[in-house]
Amino acid sequence: MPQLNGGGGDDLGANDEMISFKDEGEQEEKISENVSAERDLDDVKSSLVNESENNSSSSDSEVTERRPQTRPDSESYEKTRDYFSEALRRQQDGGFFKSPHYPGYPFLMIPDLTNPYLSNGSLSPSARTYLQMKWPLLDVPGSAGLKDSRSPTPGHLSNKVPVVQHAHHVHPLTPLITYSNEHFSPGTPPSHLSPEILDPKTGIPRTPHPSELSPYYPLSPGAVGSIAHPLSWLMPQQGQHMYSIPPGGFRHPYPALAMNPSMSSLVSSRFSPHMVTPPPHSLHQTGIPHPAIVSPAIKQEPSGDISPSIKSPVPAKKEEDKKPHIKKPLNAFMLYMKEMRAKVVAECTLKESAAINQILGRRWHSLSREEQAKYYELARKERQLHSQLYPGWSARDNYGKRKKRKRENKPDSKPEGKGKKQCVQYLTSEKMCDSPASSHGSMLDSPATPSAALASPAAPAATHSEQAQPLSLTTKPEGPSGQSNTPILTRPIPFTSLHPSMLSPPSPFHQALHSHHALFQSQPLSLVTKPTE
DNA sequence: CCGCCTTTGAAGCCA
DNA sequence: TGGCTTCAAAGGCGG
Repeated sequence: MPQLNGGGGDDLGANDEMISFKDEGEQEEKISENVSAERDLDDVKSSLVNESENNSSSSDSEVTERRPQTRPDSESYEKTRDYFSEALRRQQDGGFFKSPHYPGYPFLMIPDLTNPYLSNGSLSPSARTYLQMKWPLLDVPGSAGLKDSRSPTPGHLSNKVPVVQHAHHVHPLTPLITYSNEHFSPGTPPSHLSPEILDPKTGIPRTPHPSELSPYYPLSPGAVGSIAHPLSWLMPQQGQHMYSIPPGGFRHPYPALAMNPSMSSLVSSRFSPHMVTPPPHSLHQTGIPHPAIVSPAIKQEPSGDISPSIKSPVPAKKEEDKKPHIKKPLNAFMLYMKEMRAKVVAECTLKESAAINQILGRRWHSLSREEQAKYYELARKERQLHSQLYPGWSARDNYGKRKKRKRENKPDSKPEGKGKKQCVQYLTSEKMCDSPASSHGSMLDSPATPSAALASPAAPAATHSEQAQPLSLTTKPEGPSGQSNTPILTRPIPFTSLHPSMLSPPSPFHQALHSHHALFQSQPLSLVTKPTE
């Protein structure tokens, strides 16, 4: 095991890690989490909405704050915020997220939970547990207080967010624990899995919508400890059941750590039924076929299944039979995307991933380093977990699995311009907006991942940005305004320095998330993405 | 129906 | 060691 420090606490090196974010000095970005959160949203919105305008003015104002001045629902907006704040506060007080976000990462390895990484398991995690993540607090048996907080939120959300809630919400953080191994002996799913309902869309059985059940999984510290808390795992959203950890199930090398809220959230989202090795027949206890088995996601990689027999509708290829397709661990940005996608979608009516991803990319850059650091950290942990679970696995294994070749010429070459063209289309204006984000500069420099600090090079992102952002983003360099003083590569700062605050539990991070959430909900943007040149 | 589009990051491969 | 390629998620769209 590469890096598990024995100390469960901060193991994973959180301490030693360094994050290379732009620069410490940049306050602009960090302003305050709240602000940033708002800013983010606003950014996006504004960008989406008034792209045209902002180009000129945006440069400076953005940094500080660009918010739409007039918002129709400003009131609601405010309320929402208050709501969240209040809720958060309570939660915090309640000790909800007391543990650091990455408390040691208890690597909870749940033996049989479906592994997100397995192709079969491909249910989109996101779909499953988003809510949970969002309101992890709620529902906690242990803390009554929490519930209070929760109620407002969800309801709140519900008002405005029409769409979303279901599928896409997955808390990004969740991913970690999900790795499961086929190797692990399958545990039996907890008996208490909640009754399932058929998903309207998919028809796949799913547990009642969070709202119906208690979407929130138990996070209370104490409760958390009980890994088994059924609910936590159960949140399947789209037909995915979350199995609770089988009693005997834990077998991984690491001692099972107590689950803390954050963990639980992590776990929940990624636990997909698949991971849990479904009973031989792949039926849920209820007897309903495991959704995961059918999951659409599979389309990408039809081949491997953990247990071919069970799930794959299509007989697994013989070749792959043995080897389930193990997916790559998600990187920080992917984790972020998973979480935020739903929000963005809710906000704007956009559904196209390409467009949404552009927005997300922008937002990613505008995240404060703390926020990004969290994702980097999570990603790092995921990788670790992944490596532990699949020691022999290599990214190379997946090479060639996808048929698609993708455009060879990425950025520049843009052969006939097709590639770029699209970019433009999706976010024409946004691009403009984008720059702001970059101007925030936050991560342009691309923070090396925290871990990166450890190992990585400084700026992977840099490369990307260059290549990948045809659009406009010339951003990296920063700002026209020059505000971004931040040199492109800033020296990495010790992760530790970030640590305290970043990781702190209730923290900003969560707040930010919540607030974002609230915002989005309150203001749906309808963005017109395709400008149509 | 499959692959592309889009994003960032990680990892692999090749020179 | 650096640059390029592939894959990870995701959902609409086009061929």
